[in-house]
Formats: sequence, C-alpha cells, structure tokens
Amino acid sequence: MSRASDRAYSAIRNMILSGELPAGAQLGEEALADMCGVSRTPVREALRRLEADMLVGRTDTQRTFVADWSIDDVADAFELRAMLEGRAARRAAERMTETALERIRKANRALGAAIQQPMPDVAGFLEGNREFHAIILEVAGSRRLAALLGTLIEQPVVLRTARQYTREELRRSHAEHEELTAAFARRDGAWAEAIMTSHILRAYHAYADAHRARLASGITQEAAE
Amino acid sequence: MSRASDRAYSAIRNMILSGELPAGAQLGEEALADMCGVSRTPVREALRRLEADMLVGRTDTQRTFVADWSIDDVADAFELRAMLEGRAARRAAERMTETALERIRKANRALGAAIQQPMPDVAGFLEGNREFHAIILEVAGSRRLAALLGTLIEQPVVLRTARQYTREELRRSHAEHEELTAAFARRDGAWAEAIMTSHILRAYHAYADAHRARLASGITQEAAE
DNA sequence: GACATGGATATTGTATACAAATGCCATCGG
DNA sequence: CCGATGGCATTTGTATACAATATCCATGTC
Repeated sequence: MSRASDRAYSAIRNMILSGELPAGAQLGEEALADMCGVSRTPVREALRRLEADMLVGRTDTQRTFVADWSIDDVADAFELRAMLEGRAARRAAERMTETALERIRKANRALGAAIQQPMPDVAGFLEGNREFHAIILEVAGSRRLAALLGTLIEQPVVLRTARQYTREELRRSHAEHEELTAAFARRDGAWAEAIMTSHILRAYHAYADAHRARLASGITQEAAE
Repeated sequence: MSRASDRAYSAIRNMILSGELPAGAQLGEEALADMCGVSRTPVREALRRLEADMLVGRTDTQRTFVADWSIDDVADAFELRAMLEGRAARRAAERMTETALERIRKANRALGAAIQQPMPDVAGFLEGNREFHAIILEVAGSRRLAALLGTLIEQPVVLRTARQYTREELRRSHAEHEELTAAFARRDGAWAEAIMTSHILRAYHAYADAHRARLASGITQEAAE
C-alpha cells in the first residue's frame, strides 16, 4: 500500500465509490496524477486495474471515464455474484472445519451486536458482514472464485445502498447469516448454496426497490419544479 | 494490436502457452523487453494483464514468474468454467434468436466437416468450437460473463491437450454441440445449461485422464532409466 | 448557414534515467 | 562447518521527456 501506484488506485477508487467522480466523467491521466500527488506512470497502472474491476471504461480512442452503471449492469453483477457466492458457500460447507466455524460464529455475533444498538452501528454491521463472507471464501479454497468475487463484492451501488438499510433489513440479513451457519455446521453444501444465493438476490431486490423509489421521487420532484 | 504493449502481451502470452517459457520461470522485465523489442514500460503493462489472467504470478517481493498450474488449479479453473458456461448457455437459450441459431448451426456444420476428413482437421475443429462458444456468449448478453470466460477459455492446459483428442472424442464433442443446438432451438434454458456443464466437465475429465496417463508413463520411464 | 479542412492544443503511448528495493555472495566470527 | 553481516549486482518502481494520436476550434468554401 505504500507504493505510489497503490495509493493512486485507492485514491481514484475512493473518488469513484464516493461519487466525487461522477459516472461518465473523463479521467485525464495528468489531472489524476496531480490529485494523487504522483506521476502519470503509477496512475496508468491504477487505471488498468480499475478497468479490470469494471469501475472505469475506455472509449475506442483510449480515453478513460468513470463507468456508467445502468440498472442492467447492476442486475448482471448481482446475478453473477449470487451464483459465485452460492458456489463458494457450497464448497465452504463441504470443507468446513471446527475452527473456521467458530470464526464464522464470532463474526456473526459481532454483526448481531452491531444492529441491536439503539442506533444501529452500520459500520460495525458492514465489517462483520465483510468478515463473514471473507471467511467463507477462504474456506471454499478456490483461488479463482476468490479473485472473481473480490472485484464483484465492493461495488459502488452496494456500498451506497447498504447505509440505507432499515433495521428490519439488517435483522433479516443477520437471520440469514445464522441460517447459513447452521448449514455449515451440518456440512450441507446444497443448503448453504441455496441460502447464500437467496441472500444475495434479496439484497439485489432491496437495491432495485430503492432504485425505483428514487426514480419515482425524482420524477415527482421534477414535476414540482 | 499495433501498440507496443499489445505486441508485448501477445508475445509473452504465446511464449507461455507454447511452453517456451516453462512454468515457474522468472520473468525479468528487462529480458522480456529485449525479446519483444520494446521498452520496459509496455512490458510492465503486459505483465499486469497476464497477472489478471492468472498466467503469471508474483512473489511477495514483486518478482513475476510463469504461473505453475497444479492439477488442483486446473480442476478449479474447469469447475468455474463449467458453471459460467452453463449459465451462459441458459441465458443464451432464453434469449435465442433465429439469426443467432442459424449462425450456431453453421459453426457446427463447419466443425462437423472438419472432423470427418480422413485426417481430422484439428485446427478447423478448434476454430469451429471457438466460434460456437463465442456466439453463445454473445447471445447470453452479459458483459461480465463474457469478460470472465474470456480469461478462462484459452488456458495453457486446454490448448495443449485439445490436439491429442482422439477421433472418438471429437465426434462426441460434435454430438454434444448438436444436442445443445436442439436445446437452443427449443429455448430450453435448463436443458442447455445441463448439457453445457456436462460438456465442459467431460472435457475436464478427458484432460485429467490424459494427465494421469502422462504421469504413469513418466514414472515407468524414470524406473527404466 | 452547414459542413469540411487544417492546424493548434491536449491527451495518451513509449523510452529512458534515476531511485529504491531486493537478492546474491563473499567474508567474517563463532 | 554453519550462520550472520555487509556490500555489490540485479531488479523493480517512479518520474520525466519526447513521440504519436486524438480533440477542438477557427477559418474558409459551397
């Protein structure tokens, strides 16, 4: 992380995820270099990585821009993630050890505690959630699965909507984690896969609903102006 | 393709796929630059891309080397590919058009003709096969699925073993393509997915058998020396 | 007024020089 | 003989200069 190219990668990535760089914005290498305090060389490396993550796109003439995520792109990403995480859960269940199971239970307890505060601790929830999924991926023991999911998991859309979860949604998410843990405890791969797939697809539909609501309110607002 | 970084990418990739650069070989940037007739800058870009393809690895101190594909890695890659291509086939069946169906039939006829020569035309078979899978991926209409499969499809292992297919294996492959076409004609996603998954896993086991045979003959040879 | 053309301007691609780090090997001490 | 240590050689990381290419705008022509 101390390398200039890593700093550039994180910096640009954060600017995209936070919305500071809006979808469709042109990304001049020189400008980014100035922003990050490094030269163009590491910026170029960072842009290649972001391109692989599909966070930035490229015109036919090599101009880079912040990728524009249509609702179809989001659906595509979630569908893929549901399939891949489902597979990871299946493999994890088949390979589960007592130690890993205990770590999963611990992450889940932390997650449960975070949402039962008077004011839900969303950051704590996200961290517990991340840890939970990370352990599953580790136990699944597939380098490729881990690599592919790594780029799919932290997407602009997911991060921006997680903070809008209602307490009920957080509780439901926690309950699904408990059920997954039960499937792991029984080494039931098919069960684990089914719960996980459903878990991700539910998250997708929560997003899609919120998106539709935003659109509707946007239209209302426009009409009011 | 005219850019130096693209030339470097292709050149290094070919050297890896052909075995000219054996698994585990250290890849000095300077040496590669000389081989490709370009400077280190485009070579570095090429190495990053190859790293994303998992064709090259990296030590903890940033030394790059040709990735070593253990039999477990191969199994991992095939398992993933079976799942992803299965999903692509399902989506393609659900979205199939008459025009695309005709293109698929055409690719399949070419493939069939190639294997019925007195001396099977393996290059023709591979080309027809590639075209067949490419059309399916196109009809599936998922950018991410296409991107992920792109890196999984042309693997060292696959290319090196395809040429060893027996006529019987080629014929079987062709028959499976015909069956897939039937599933597409009926827009039966579940059927298409099942055939495709089985198609890929059969190819995996053909490889695994050949691998075991190689190992066995290798041991015999060693014993004879 | 619309559109093509040309050149100025801006942006990306490549090479190279230098800085930082890593690895290797010889030497030294136990 | 084994292991630690220091310095030299090699390799990677970054900055910068220059080349190639694309964009943009003004000008001129129909």
